[in-house]
Amino acid sequence: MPTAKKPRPSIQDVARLAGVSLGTVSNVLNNPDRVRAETVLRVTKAIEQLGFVRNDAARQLKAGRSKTLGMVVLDIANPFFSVLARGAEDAAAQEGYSIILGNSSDDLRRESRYVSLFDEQRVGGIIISPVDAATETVATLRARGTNVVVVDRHIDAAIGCSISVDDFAGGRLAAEHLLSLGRKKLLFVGGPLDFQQVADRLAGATQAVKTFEGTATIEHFKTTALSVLAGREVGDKIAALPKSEWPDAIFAANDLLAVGLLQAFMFKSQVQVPGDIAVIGYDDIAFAEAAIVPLSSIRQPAALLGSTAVELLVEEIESASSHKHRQITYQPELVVRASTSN
Amino acid sequence: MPTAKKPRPSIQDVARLAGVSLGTVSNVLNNPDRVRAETVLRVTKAIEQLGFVRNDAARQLKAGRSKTLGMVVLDIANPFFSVLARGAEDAAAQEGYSIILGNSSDDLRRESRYVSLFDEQRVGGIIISPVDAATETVATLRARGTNVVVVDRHIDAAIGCSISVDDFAGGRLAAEHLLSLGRKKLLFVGGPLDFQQVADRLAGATQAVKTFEGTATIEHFKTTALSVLAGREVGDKIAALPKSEWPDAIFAANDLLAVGLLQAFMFKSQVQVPGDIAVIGYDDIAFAEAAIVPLSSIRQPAALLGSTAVELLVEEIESASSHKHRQITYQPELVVRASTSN
DNA sequence: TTCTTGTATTGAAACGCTTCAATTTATCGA
DNA sequence: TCGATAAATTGAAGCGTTTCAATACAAGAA
Repeated sequence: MPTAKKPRPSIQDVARLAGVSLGTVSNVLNNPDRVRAETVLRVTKAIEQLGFVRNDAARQLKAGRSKTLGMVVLDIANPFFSVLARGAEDAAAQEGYSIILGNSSDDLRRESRYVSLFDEQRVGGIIISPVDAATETVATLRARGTNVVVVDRHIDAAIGCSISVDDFAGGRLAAEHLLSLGRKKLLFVGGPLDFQQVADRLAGATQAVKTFEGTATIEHFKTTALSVLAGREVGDKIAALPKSEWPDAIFAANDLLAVGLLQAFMFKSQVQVPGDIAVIGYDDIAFAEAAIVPLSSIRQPAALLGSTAVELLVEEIESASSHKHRQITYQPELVVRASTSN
Repeated sequence: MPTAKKPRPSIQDVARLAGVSLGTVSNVLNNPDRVRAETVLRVTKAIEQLGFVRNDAARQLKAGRSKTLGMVVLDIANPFFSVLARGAEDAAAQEGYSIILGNSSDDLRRESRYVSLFDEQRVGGIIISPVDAATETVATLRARGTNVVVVDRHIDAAIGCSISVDDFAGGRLAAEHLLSLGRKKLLFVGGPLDFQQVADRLAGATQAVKTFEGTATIEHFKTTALSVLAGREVGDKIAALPKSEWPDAIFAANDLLAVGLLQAFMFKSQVQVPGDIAVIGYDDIAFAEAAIVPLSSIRQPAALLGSTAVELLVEEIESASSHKHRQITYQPELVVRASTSN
């Protein structure tokens, strides 16, 4: 159990030292224009002398509002999400808000925990990059009066705001690009399919293959994670197959998987990329370009996703009566590099 | 200005609906063993029915403690820090705490802002990966009664706890490795030197060169940031020099710089790595191995830094009277890959 | 039935701050 | 100097919850 600490100076201590009322100290903190300069000085000196830091719990309890936004991301170690968080934070600072981050690590329990923590803290609003379908979470939060925006996943605009990228189009783009190289035997690497993003990317790629005027196939190699390690494992398995069974192109559900595949192929086996197998990832994280084989990728505008989420959330907070929920979808972009060149 | 929202149900509403006192609802939330099962059920139903979420500001104001820890990192988009944050978070969860993250983006003002925000929120404690010398910040926080641990930088144990890696040793290791390859014309790329980590890495490398039994030199190319972009810019400048002026080895202050250098050399010029110039980075981020030339690096145990910081902080919080400040320093490790092979 | 003891519940007080109507002070014009 | 007005300050009330001493209730023993 935490041991007792000496009590911190309160606004009352400041008032006493400065010889003014509680209300005047509060005015110095919140409405200094209403206070004579001489009084401001006196109070400010008392604050410094005492090392007073106001208690936000008390402020918030009385004032009933917060300039802090909570954000829950799936995996802070994935550059896609850290760039997204950076974008959000810069936009929040512009609007006079601060973002505090929680990391769910793809774990529904942790996500739930952060969502509850932020709700108890009565943050101004919550931005969620959800582990799974967020419909129920969002509906519950909104019913409770909590502002919420979903990012990197679309939900019905009747329920709440969301910002995402058209992953179906992204998957199609990736597959079309591979087909345009003359590749016929495509493999999609990614999972779990509970992740709507993954399912959409696969669906888009599958459609491209189906509508391709020529013969081509696409298989699916499921993974339990979207990590470098998972990619490496898949790469090892593929490399261990007879060459005649290799795919001639791999569409990885994200860049981390693709990087892992590259590692397995280039370091531990004789698979040539793109000679034997072309590889394309998804996200276009900062390190895709500097990969051992510069990685082609489908670019998602991560920073823009983050900043747009903040803009929508702030609008919802500050203009609740006129705010209309929106589902914003950005288009992904093909970025071609060595891993899929001919 | 935020518009008024319908008031959220309070503990009083729950009490009224369940036909019990405020104190009983509080007991159901906090000490359910003190309440008859039948009463617990009644109250729990009322809570669900009303969608009650207690107000943490009120709880904290009265109870005076928090199970939340604040953490301020330098750059969430740098995998070193995101792995460090992940390590911290896992350790915190083990101890029954939650970590909320703030990102200073190498900006003193932002750091200060998050520190103040967390202090106002009366978090249990603050972990800081500081922008610059944290001595004053830590002393101020501790004088105010705020628990604090510094990570990735050492401060005097008389002031507070810190966890870091011996960057001087790391710098020496890197330079010794380069010298052992027969490289004679070393270049250190990194800055600003306000960053003690950078200064220590340079100092260690400089010492290795000085004590080398043979002729070798080390120059310093200052950068204003530790980013891929900054590394690219330096790489371009070096590549534009006459070949006779190229260094034969580069020690980059971190892996992001090294990745940028690799990009400039391999994509845009004729510099061969390691043939013309060997390149070693620092941090051993997850992508170092998958870089276009697998990058040698000095490994810092990022996750361990994070988890140790939490352990020290929790100890300081929960055992304040017996807690002794410590300065824990981990030893870095050389990881050799293709970028410095012979 | 009464008394004792253990269990369950109650409700007043207070955490630290903001807010705003009431009061005080200062300034200006007649 | 007096009256009116504007500026500055005051201080009571209350935000939502926890805490714990007081009270009520239940069960068992004499």
